[in-house]
Amino acid sequence: MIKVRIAPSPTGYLHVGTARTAIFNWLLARNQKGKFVLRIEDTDIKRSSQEMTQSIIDSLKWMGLNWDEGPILQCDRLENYKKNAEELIKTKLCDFCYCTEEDLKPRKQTALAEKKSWKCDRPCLKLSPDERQKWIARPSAVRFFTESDGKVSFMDKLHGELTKDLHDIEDFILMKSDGTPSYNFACVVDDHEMGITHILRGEDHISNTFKQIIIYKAFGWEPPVFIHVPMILGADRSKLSKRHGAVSVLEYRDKGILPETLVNFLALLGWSPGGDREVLSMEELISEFSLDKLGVTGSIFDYQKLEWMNGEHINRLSDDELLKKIKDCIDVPNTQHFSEYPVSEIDNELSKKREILKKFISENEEYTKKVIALLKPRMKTLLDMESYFFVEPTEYDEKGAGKYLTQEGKQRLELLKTRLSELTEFSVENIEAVIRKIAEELGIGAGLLIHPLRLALTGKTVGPSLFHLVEVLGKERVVQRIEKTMAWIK
RNA sequence: GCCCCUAUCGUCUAGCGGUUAGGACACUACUCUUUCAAGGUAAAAACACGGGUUCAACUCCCGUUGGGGGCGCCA
Repeated sequence: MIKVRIAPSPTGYLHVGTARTAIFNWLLARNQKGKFVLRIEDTDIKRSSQEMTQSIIDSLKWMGLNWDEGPILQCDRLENYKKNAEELIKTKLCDFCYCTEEDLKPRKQTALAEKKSWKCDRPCLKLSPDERQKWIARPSAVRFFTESDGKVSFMDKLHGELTKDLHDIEDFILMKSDGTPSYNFACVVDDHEMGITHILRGEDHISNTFKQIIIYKAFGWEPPVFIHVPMILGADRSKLSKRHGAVSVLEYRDKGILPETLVNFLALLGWSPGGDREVLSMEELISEFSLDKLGVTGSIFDYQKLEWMNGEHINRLSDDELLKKIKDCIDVPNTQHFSEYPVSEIDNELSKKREILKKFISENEEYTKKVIALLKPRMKTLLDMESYFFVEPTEYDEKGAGKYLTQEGKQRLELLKTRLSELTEFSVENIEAVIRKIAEELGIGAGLLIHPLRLALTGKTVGPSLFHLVEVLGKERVVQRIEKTMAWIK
């Protein structure tokens, strides 16, 4: 049985790159009926936080990536790494290193100045027993000594056999002097002890993998299968980062992206089921997923396509499901938790809209459902709900008002108001019939009634079908808004 | 600087020796229409370059160039 894992570090919010790696691992596990493990790599004590661990867990849950084991915290396993390191020291392949950062720095710089690749000159190895005694009180790290001859290699499922000269690999740290393991060491110990069979991760880890293979060998352990997937890139083709825009999963949630959209979209970055299919449900992704359909080149994160795909997923939802998703989205704690990001105007606007919707939807669920049915085909995000459905328009589109909200327009609005309020059954058919009838009586095009009416009701010149709009808003709101507009015209 | 990975429309990709190189996003027309979307139809748009291998290369091999990543007691 295969067993995979996602091993995020709680030093920040879940990055879409990490999320995509999680998705691949999860899909592989679910497709193969294997196990998916969540391991939190919190060994960088200074930069890790419990808050971030929680937000990563929230993100994974939101995306629907459930795990079978974990969350396992590496900091709970410190003794274990220590024990393994001690075992390895006996083999003489690694040993205590008493060098401090200040000791190392000048030596490293000299090597670099001579255009040599840096390699520790291992002074601690040459310590006499007396000298060693002197240093022993000093916090020590455990350093692995890489051979200078030979090669390391491993099979990567995507790239084939990858090889590197041992000469090009520097001596690296296994245990840091604060007692925590280094990434490479903890990773190997955990993956081995947890019985991980496939390591699928970003290709920025390829150079780490060589070191990890060395550790596997030192222990005499069998390495798992490696799959290094390409990176997600920003528009300028560099590694996707904050300066490219939103990189946190939670930001997409807060913007009104559906979890199934994000999973679908991310899965398609570097993977394809083959053929023309693009919009896939979680179930379809699981059944279609396979390692040999993974690509090898980096891909740019295209927000426009994500929005399009979100619209597709929204339209596949029933009105009831959509209402629930919108409620979920509104209930989410506000974007303020992104204290590390400057709150942009857009974020502020979204917050405001969220507040309006929150208050309104809970009080008018049936009405909201009608709004949703009308808006669904044009929604790109869950927050794409024009606020005029919920609050009266406070201003009118300048150009449109100049054209339609004239004295003549006022007379027409008056007529519309009277005739619409006379309707006993306020249905699309009746509304359309009345408006067309008035147009006929006045001998004008229906547009000359429709445009001012839309302006009066929404303040805008664009929007969904006017007759449907009138029906959804209901007689009371329609009459009231027409009156308000007539007063505005003076 | 050293090492590693990589190369199909602007973007995501299909292709797995013989194709009019297909789809999607975006863009542009047209259509539908009360407007804006959506939908429909159409247009435009790519195999980085140079050598091989082969009857035949986008497909295989080698270089060049371009792009990305890594070189921490970060993960």
